[in-house]
Amino acid sequence: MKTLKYSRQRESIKTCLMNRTDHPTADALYLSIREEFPNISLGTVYRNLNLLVELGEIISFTCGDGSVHFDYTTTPHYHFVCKTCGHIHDLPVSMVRETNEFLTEPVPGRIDSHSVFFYGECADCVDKKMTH
Amino acid sequence: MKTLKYSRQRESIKTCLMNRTDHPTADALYLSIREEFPNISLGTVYRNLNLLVELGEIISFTCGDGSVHFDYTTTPHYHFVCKTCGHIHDLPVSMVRETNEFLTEPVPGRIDSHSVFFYGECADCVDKKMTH
DNA sequence: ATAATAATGATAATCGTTACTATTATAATA
DNA sequence: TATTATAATAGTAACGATTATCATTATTAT
Repeated sequence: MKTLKYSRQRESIKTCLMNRTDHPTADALYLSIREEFPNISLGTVYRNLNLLVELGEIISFTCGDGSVHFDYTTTPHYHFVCKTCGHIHDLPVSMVRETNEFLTEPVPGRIDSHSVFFYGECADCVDKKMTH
Repeated sequence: MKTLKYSRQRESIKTCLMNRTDHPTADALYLSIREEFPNISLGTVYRNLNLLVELGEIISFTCGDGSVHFDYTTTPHYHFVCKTCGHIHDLPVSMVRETNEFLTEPVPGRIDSHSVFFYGECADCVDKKMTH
C-alpha cells in the first residue's frame, strides 16, 4: 500500500486554504501559493487538492456556474453567493441542523446529504450601492 | 436586431428535453437526437441549449459533480440525485414554497433565489438491493 | 550513508465547451 | 413564384480547466 509523505507544498496549500474565507478555485489558490513557492506547478495544486478531498480534510463544491471551489470547513453548512462581488459566504451551521429533518422528509428515497446555495447580493455590496 | 428563425434541430432539442425526466447533459441529449438527426452537430446542440436558457425556455444547473444538466421545467423546484443510478428526480414545488421564507431569513444580504440538492439513493435502487 | 519511494515541476494529453466558416435552410419581398 | 437577405447548420479548429506522464527531487526508513 501507499504511505503518505510530507511535502512543504501540500502543507502550504492546506494553510493557505485555511486562512482564506472566500472558498477559492484551484487556480485562485495557485496564484496565492506562488507568492511563497514561485515555481510550484498548477498540477501539484490540483493533485493535492484532490488528495485532500479524498482524505476528507477539505471539501469541494460547484456553486451553479460550474466552477469548482474548495472549502477547509468540512462540517455541514450552507453557502451564500454574492452575484456582485462573487464572494462565497459561509452560513451558520444552526441553519442546517434546523432544516435537516424538515427538508429531507418528503423525498422519494433515502437521503444521505443535501446542499443549499443562496444567490443574491451580500450586505457589503448593498451598502456600497446606497452610498453612491 | 436579430430575429429568430425556425429550425427543425432546435425544435427536436426542445421536444426531446420535454419528454425526458432525467435532466440530461448536452452530450446525453446529443446522443438521443442523433437517432432522429443522424448528422446533427454537437455544436448545434450546445448553441441551441444556451439560446433556450437565454430565452428562459429551459434552465441549466450543476449538481455538485460539475457536469451541467438541462431542465425543461422552469418553475422553482428542487432536485434529488441518486448516487446509484445517477437519475436526477424533480421534487414537488410545494417544498420550495414552504421552505422559502424560512430559509432565506438568516442570510446576511438580499436573497434573489436559492437552490437545494438532495443526495442519496432513490426508492427504485433501494428496492433492487432488498430483493437480492 | 544508502536505498526505496512518494512528490514534484514541466509538459503533453484529455475533456467539455465555444468560436469560426463555408454552406444550407428559412422567411420576407418583389 | 423567383429573388434576396440572413439565421442556422455541419464540420472543424480553438479554448480553458483538469488530468496523466515522466524524469528529477525530496522525504523517510534502514
